[in-house]
Amino acid sequence: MNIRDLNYILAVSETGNFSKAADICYVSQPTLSGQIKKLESELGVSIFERTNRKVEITAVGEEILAHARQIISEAETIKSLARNYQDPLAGPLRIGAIPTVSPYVMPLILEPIKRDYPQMRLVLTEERTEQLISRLKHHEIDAALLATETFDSEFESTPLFKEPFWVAYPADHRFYEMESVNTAELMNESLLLLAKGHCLADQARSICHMAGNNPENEMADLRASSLETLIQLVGAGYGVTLLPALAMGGSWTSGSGVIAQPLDDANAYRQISLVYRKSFPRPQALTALADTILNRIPNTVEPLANPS
Amino acid sequence: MNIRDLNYILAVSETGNFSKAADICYVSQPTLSGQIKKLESELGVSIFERTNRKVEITAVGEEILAHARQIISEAETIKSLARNYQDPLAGPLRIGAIPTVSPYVMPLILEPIKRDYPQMRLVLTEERTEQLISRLKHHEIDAALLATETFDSEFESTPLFKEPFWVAYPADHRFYEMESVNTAELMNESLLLLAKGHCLADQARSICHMAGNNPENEMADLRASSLETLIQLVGAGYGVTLLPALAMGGSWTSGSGVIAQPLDDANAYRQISLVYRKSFPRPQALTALADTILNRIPNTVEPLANPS
DNA sequence: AATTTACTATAGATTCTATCTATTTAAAAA
DNA sequence: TTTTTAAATAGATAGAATCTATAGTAAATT
Repeated sequence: MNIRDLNYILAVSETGNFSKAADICYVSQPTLSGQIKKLESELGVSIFERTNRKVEITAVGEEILAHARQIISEAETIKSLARNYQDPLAGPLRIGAIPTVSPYVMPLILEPIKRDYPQMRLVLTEERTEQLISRLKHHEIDAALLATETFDSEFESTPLFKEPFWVAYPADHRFYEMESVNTAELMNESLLLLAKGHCLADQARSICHMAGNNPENEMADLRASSLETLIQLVGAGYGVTLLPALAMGGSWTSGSGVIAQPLDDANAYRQISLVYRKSFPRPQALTALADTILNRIPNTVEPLANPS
Repeated sequence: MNIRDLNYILAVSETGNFSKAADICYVSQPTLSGQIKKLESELGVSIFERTNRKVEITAVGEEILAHARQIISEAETIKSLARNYQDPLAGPLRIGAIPTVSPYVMPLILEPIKRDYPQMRLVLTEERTEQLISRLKHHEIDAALLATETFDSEFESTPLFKEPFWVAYPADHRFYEMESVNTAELMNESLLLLAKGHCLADQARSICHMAGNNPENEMADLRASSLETLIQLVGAGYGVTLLPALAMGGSWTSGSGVIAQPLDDANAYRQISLVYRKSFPRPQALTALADTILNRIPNTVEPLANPS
């Protein structure tokens, strides 16, 4: 059986005439006759009673046709459904981002994406690196904004930008008097970190250790679950912390009693990449996303590619 | 698009593996890969995300598959539906018969048909010749038992038997004394006829006229609408009538005060045929019907063919 | 690090099959 | 009878689906 053949019998039933049906189907009359005959012998029943003067559908033919109509309509549905998805930018694009990136990057791009790619529908999730990678593997998201290298060969990643770390301290801190703060200065400071599982915590710690430092108080009990909390803790005098550059745009930056300045160390940065399955079938959508991010990030970070 | 291709993607989605899917579909793996690729490019979307290690269905793929399942199931329905009809004897066979044949032939064959062809389903109607022919033309019935020749080239007919006419008269009628009654004797008798439209009425009249007779009282006001009524009228002394041989089996034959005997005239018969459209696609079913009739008719009628 | 395993994709040959044009057949209309 | 109308048939051709053989690729195993 064959959807085309079903269309043939539908045309015949509508015209009551093989020749006209053939015209409608854009085939010759012998072709249509032959195919219907073939279908009939395949099914073992006659669908039409033919006379030279007219064609009448049989009882089985009528029943077959009822189902044929269903099939034809379902097939049309599939086609139109595919047409809607045909634009590789169209359809849902499920993006995950880590919590120290998401609140600073997403606000930058949501508007421009909506304007430039109205057919694209972003579905956002915010989770830590580990979960995001697992979700990527299980096809629960299509791409992730991560600050870590991924060595999984199933994935590919597009580096987006280098994001320098800034040091944040209370207004009454000794750093306030200093023109620049380098990693060595972090020695003996109480370094406040995010909760376990946040890659930012590991990165901040490793930056401190870079210069051979071993900050006095990694205050395990005070580990925050968000940057916002972290800043509150800094303002309350519990210690200093390292913040990613993009977090500088937050509302806390003025009048919170917390001061921030770039760390004076060329290596004190993290790299943000867009990670996705090699096999993801709509790379164009990801390119559009990456381009938008690259076009919108402020000059406090260093882009790693030119938007195409 | 193609139902076969839809089966391919269904198999892949179920096995998560092109090679296994190919086995299930009894084709080689490259064939299946190629056809799915073709389908994808035809639809303009990818249905699967392929990796060397596993195959995952895409979002569109999932939607397409939902409709594909419908299509596949409808196609199966068509096939099984056709299988049920495949036996040319199976399925409804719609038979019409004229009122002067139906009540005498149908009781003879219903049981044997049910026994010998259990898959056959007879649908009976009883109407006059004209209506039956119209119904035949309009595909409302498939065949008709008629007592008239049909010259419509759309139809074909199988002669079944010659049915002699008997003459019926009251027990106190002069015919009762006679050894035989011929058509000439009908002269000057009151001949009772069926209502207009019944071919039997015309036939009875034409038999009387054959011998140059012109019966005195064709009692227009008393024309009966059934043979049963006609017999009542004869019994009540309103006249005589001609009855077809098969009607002799009726319950009236004993103790109703009506006597019947064969008309002594070799030409006083009517011919009963099975009439059907030349294009009717299940002639076997009609042959089965005709055979059963020929096997069951009593020897008061003369069969016109040997049952095959 | 090298080999094996388990997949899918690609290439080229072959077999089917749908299609075409031209013609035949058959019945109805003129 | 001839003409018209419509389906069936025949034979050729182009296009698709299929096959086998092989390449390519990543993961698992040695």
